[in-house]
Amino acid sequence: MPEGPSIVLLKEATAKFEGKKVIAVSGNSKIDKTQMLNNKVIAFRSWGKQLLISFNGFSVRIHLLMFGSYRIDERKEIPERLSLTFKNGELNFYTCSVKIIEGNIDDAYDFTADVMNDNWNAKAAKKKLKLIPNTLVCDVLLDQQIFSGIGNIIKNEVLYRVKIHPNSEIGKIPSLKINKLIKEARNYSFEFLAWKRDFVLKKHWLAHTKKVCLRCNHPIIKEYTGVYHRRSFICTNCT
DNA sequence: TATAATGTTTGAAC
DNA sequence: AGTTCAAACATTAT
Repeated sequence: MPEGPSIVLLKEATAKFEGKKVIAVSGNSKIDKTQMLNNKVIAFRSWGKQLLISFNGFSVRIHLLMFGSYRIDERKEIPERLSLTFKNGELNFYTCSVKIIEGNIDDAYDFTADVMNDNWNAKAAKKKLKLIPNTLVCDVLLDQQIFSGIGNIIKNEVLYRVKIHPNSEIGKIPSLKINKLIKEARNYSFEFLAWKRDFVLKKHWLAHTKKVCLRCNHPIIKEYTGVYHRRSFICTNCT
């Protein structure tokens, strides 16, 4: 369940552990877990689809990939990949990627590339697009260095809303439409967040998994597009 | 029950 | 040597 907005919700859920000391660590992750023990979490942050747990001098990066999950103050049947116990509860992660990032997190990550971040920089995104005119828009939206946090659902919903075909080359899209695309990438991500928070995300999908266009009633076709071969949902009439 | 899906990394192949 | 590609990982709903 992990596109950027879902990780924002995860970050919010961990807030009660901020500033708290880890009093036990376990899990089948191969990283060195001892360095977390008896250390305080300085902050939980999100960057795109990643949760960053910052300690003094290093951070733990959690990536849920396609199937990862988490539980707070409860456990699943399957073994924990990483489990952190605090005085006021526990934080458990399953089937995820766990890595240690040494040093200051601000040196390792550009938070202006995260569509969910307060410091999101639309102009910087546009600059990056100028450098890759031959790339398809469907691939560009999934590029985490440009639109960190956007996944396949957001990609499809954004393209449908701004009426751009996923196979359009970036360099062939008019500048004003590119602006609209970049704006909607962030705007829709926040709508996604609000709907996800209220457990009503799916019913607001206009294109993703849909078979008929709500705008013009023509069929929506499914096509695997771009270098990632991810499914796209395209209205055959009004794009 | 077999399949496909909100994702990324790795290393082989070209 | 740089790019491209498929495989690997792993869970769950349909």
